[in-house]
Amino acid sequence: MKNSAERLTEELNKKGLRPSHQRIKILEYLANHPCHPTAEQVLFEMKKELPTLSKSTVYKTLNAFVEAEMLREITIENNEVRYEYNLADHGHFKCEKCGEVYDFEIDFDISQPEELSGFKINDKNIYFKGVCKSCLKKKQNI
Amino acid sequence: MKNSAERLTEELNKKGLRPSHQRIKILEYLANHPCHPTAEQVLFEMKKELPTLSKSTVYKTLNAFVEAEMLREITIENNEVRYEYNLADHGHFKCEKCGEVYDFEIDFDISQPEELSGFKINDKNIYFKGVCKSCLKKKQNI
DNA sequence: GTTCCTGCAAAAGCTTTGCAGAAGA
DNA sequence: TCTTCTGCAAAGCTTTTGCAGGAAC
Repeated sequence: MKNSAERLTEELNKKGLRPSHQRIKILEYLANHPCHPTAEQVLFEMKKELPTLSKSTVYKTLNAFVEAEMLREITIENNEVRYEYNLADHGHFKCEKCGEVYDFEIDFDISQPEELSGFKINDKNIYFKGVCKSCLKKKQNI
Repeated sequence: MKNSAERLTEELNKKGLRPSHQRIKILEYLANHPCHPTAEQVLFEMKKELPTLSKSTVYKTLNAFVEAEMLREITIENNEVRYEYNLADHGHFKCEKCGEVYDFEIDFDISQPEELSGFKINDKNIYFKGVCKSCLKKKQNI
């Protein structure tokens, strides 16, 4: 088992974060599911295992993980932040019909644009919007 | 004068939007300033010319312009939407120190990634974050 | 005269904060 | 024991909505 509770506890300790039950479970969920949930969706999923989990704990935990660079924050829409455990550079596609977010590989080794010479770049983001294959199929059947 | 009130009135008529005084002024401001203001900043700027302008009119107007594809919505942070008149494909850089948004040219003719084969792509976005030249200079002087 | 737009106030939705009690070191 | 975390409620922000009066056609 790659992302076991023991390994994640170690990861939390290294970052100076106390490995509470809630934190381990939330990190474990994100490490083992290649999805892009919102805070609300994390809360909904985790309530199954942690019925007393609160909204504020989810927000505080996710923010702490982003701060510690254990999770990546994805901003595509202004009314929701999504999170993922995959820290490697990749692009995101959000379907305008079903809302699903898909990963895709893309070359991030873009040479520094002329207009940004002398700028310090910390973070590069690429996202597309459109309609996913599965929603396009559904449309044809209607 | 490129983006005169007359030309913009015509543009609004073409899109089926009534060329009210407020709409013309807001569009004129965005067309003649290569900036990336939030709704709040548009309101602040326009109050100088239109003292009775309301927040809700600004939001409704900007949304109507985006809907009519006269403006582009820029989402970099989840707590603010920015707007620009420049519809051509380009990247954005947001400075984490001063908050300023800069444009840069970048090749958007990326071949469709394998993972997105069969997907319909409507919108491509690239944004970087970091520290701009001017803020880097300031830091050195402290 | 109709239809659409503006502006006020209220509401909505996501996220953050304050604080008392609980858990972890 | 001391520090940090959790969970509840309340507050904070940006954005949206409902509605009456006003502007545009």
